[in-house]
Amino acid sequence: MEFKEAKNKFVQTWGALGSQWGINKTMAQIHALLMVAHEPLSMEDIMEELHISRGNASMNLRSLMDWGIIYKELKPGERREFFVAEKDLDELAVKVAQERSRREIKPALKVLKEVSTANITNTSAEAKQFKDQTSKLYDFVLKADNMIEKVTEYKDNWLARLVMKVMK
Amino acid sequence: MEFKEAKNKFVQTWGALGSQWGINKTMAQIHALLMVAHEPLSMEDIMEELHISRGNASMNLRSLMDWGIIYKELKPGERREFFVAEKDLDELAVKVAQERSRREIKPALKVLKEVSTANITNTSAEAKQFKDQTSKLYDFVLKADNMIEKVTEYKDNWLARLVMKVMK
DNA sequence: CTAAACTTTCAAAAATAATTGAAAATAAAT
DNA sequence: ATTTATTTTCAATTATTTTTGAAAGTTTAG
Repeated sequence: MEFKEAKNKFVQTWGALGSQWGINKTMAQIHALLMVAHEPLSMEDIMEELHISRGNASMNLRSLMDWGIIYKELKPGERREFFVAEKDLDELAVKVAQERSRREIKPALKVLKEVSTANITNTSAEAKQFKDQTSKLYDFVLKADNMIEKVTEYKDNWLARLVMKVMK
Repeated sequence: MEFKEAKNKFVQTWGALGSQWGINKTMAQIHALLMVAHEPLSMEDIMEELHISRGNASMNLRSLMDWGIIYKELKPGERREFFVAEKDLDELAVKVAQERSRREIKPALKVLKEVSTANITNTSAEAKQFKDQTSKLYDFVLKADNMIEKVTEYKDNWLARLVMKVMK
């Protein structure tokens, strides 16, 4: 397999994976490209390599920066902006976990708390089961979210440490 | 908040969450509905409660069964089929983790192995960095996937156990 | 200050994914 | 064997998401 072919396969696969996890394909592809790049890429570079429009590149680069998993890099004497990806995988996983917690899990927890503690007058078995199950769900998700917080505090090498603990 | 309102809020929220994680909205909503139902629901019940078509209900019920997180239940003397959700949250999480591993992580690992070990003639710094980073990614994802396998073997109360380990 | 280089925005278009509904299939009852 | 109840399939439609591209916005240089 030639380099270009391998790189393309990697970028495509990463993009498809992203889609399945609710991340738009182009965003995941740009991320893939930057992860394996050995030097900062300009927007122009990215547009060219992925055959995408300027607007698309701009918007997805911003999203990736909002996730905190790519950075702008300014080259002295250069007018345009360059981008690099966080290449440390522990750090990447921590960032993704923290963002998903903040954007999705925390708001879901809020709703779960609301509905599970709502003062429901209805005394049917159905209403009882609802309260019971949503309470359990709240506890479960809260526990999982706390674990994410705890685990991602380590920053360095958290996965390896966790594997150790689990294996022993 | 009244029961119907609370239930609706829960179902809607679960559906939106599903979307963000790459699961179609209706599928997540059906799952939510069955999770808090105190008795098995027929397809008719589900169609009515969610205002969806028969075809949509049928297809998404099948998907949920393929994931192994809802079951068919036959009532004696009843012609039509009823459905119940796995209500044990540990079991639910294990099933979801195992399916995602099987469907998405394992195939991704295969590609990562391929591209990271490809016999690339190109000796540029770029090609070198590509091999290096994809190898690291392969190791990382493999480790994470192994952890999922290990953790989900417990079946019972795996999250609580993991939390214990992490906290201590 | 003005032009040139570059980036962002956003309405419209295109692509993708989800949903419908009716016909076909299946299974049970008479 | 035929009718009736129920589920599945899938082509067509509808809804949602993504992408484009040109105009507006910014920033640096001269």
